[in-house]
Amino acid sequence: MSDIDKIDRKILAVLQADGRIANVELAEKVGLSPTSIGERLKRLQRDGYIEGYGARLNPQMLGLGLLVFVEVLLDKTTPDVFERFARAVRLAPEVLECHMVAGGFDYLVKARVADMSAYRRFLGESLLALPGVRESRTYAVMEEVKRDAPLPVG
Amino acid sequence: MSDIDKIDRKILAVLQADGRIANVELAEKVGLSPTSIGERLKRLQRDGYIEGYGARLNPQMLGLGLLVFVEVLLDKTTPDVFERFARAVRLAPEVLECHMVAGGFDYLVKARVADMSAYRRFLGESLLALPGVRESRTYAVMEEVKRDAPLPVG
DNA sequence: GAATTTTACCTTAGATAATCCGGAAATGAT
DNA sequence: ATCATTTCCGGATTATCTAAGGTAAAATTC
Repeated sequence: MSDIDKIDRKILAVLQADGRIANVELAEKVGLSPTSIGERLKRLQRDGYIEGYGARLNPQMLGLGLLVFVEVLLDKTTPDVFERFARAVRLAPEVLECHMVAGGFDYLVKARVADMSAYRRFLGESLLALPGVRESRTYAVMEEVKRDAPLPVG
Repeated sequence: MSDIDKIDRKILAVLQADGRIANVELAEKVGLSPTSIGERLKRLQRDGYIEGYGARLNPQMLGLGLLVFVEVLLDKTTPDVFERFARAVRLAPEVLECHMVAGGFDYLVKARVADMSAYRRFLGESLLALPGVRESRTYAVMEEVKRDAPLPVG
């Protein structure tokens, strides 16, 4: 599975916490020269361990104060519904995540909007407007207990 | 609410897509000098729009091939259950997100584990072992249609 | 088991980028 | 219109990245 050693894991852990850290500083933290770090970084990126880097923004500050999860059931008699639903969801900017799940429903959608009225609009005009959507259950988040934790690499 | 202008939004959009971009390159993209970009960045960070930077890792490559969502119901007769549950969840490395929701259940947990047997262990030893957990429903993800989309800043 | 290749690492030096400072231009308020 | 504030830029300094060359250890081959 993984041919990465302890140093690689340390690098990944540090980079998850601070993706913009300078190479020299990262080198100090893991006890290697900046050059070696650079080579390891390039390898980790080439082999697909690191997919990219991103800024973590504060949703509240950007007027996206409401986080919602929506369970969606599709009408499986219509053909193409899954593909069409997936395509539409990828285009909707409010949708941060969408997963096809095994269990009582078909898709679990995670979306961020400004407030409840914005959500009503999104639900009616984006989600339920799609053909083949048979049922939906909305769960509004009251408190985010844990948000976007780093992957355990240790 | 937001006193950030179009240039700030552009900066945030670019940084979400590539958090490790060089300042000079970012400056070219938004049509400003690197010095000004630096000042804006510092302000965006100080005011809390940018909470940090992180590397995006590939869960599969790290042996975390299974993504699950768990709906958890708590026994509200026991005191402190919410606080204790929240504390435990924050400490569990498998749990990437946990939200208290309004609706048919109390908490929605998002977790990544190696496989089903690892999940069984996590569910039994970490989640259900907590006092006050009355019921849980697990939904295993079969396909990740949309993953970690950037926040709409436009 | 010895020779060879490969790999990982370090140091150095030259290129590149970030930061600090002073001043100019734009913006806004009185 | 004037003053104050903010935003921006250019140049100098400092820090960082990157590429080249060299060494040692490990893996591979014979």
